[in-house]
Amino acid sequence: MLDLAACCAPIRREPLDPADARVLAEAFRALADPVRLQLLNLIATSAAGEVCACDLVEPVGKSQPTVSHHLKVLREAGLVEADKRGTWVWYSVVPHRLDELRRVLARR
Amino acid sequence: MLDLAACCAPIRREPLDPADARVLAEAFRALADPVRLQLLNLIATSAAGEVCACDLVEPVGKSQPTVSHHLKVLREAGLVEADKRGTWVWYSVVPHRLDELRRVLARR
DNA sequence: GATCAATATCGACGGTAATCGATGTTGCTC
DNA sequence: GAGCAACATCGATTACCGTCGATATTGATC
Repeated sequence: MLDLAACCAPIRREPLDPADARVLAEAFRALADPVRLQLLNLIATSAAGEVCACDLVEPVGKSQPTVSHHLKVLREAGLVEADKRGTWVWYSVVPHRLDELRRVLARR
Repeated sequence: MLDLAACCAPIRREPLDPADARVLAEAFRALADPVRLQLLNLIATSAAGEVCACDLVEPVGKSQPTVSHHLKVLREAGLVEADKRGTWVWYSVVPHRLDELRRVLARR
């Protein structure tokens, strides 16, 4: 799992070495797809704070394997968490991960 | 040029329609490459607030065409501006573009 | 334990992006 | 205007990514 807290000061404030640039790019790459942004949005704006994966396929208009793939990318980027309860998997956002990305973009 | 201000409320706060998701994803895609993050960092942290393109090739360790390509991507994403002065081109960041991306990631 | 439903994984295909050498373009200088 | 330097574009190559059908896995139910 990529660790942003241990990595990157705001890029408008301090020098960024190549290794940290790779970690950061990997994090932003998770946000660089419209389907993943929609999934993240659906999960983040849900009233319960979590959404069953079964309710994420139809809204984004992609196949079940494709949605599963994108959820995996979001998971590996640390942006969402999966909680398996019986047959269903419930997804929720990891707020501090998005906060860390905000921090990296802060003004100098 | 993609327009974030006219597009996207914070994705943790309001629903995100597919068209806006595409615009947003395009913006984040510009940040999803280590070379571009390094270039953005070099420009943003420069004392003068702008950097000659000629001083951006060596630090990132890529060929001149590759650097030129990445600068174009950053330009088309609205994250940097280019100012041609004689033989040289000076690059500076567009602060409000990065601020808009921060806003999109804000908490609900 | 056989069946069914929800997810994940696999394999393959098509598109896109990163990279670089070669070449084009622009502007300076003598 | 010839030569040179900075930068952009082109063409080709390679690698990666999104997508989906098919299949495997897991867990619930009867």
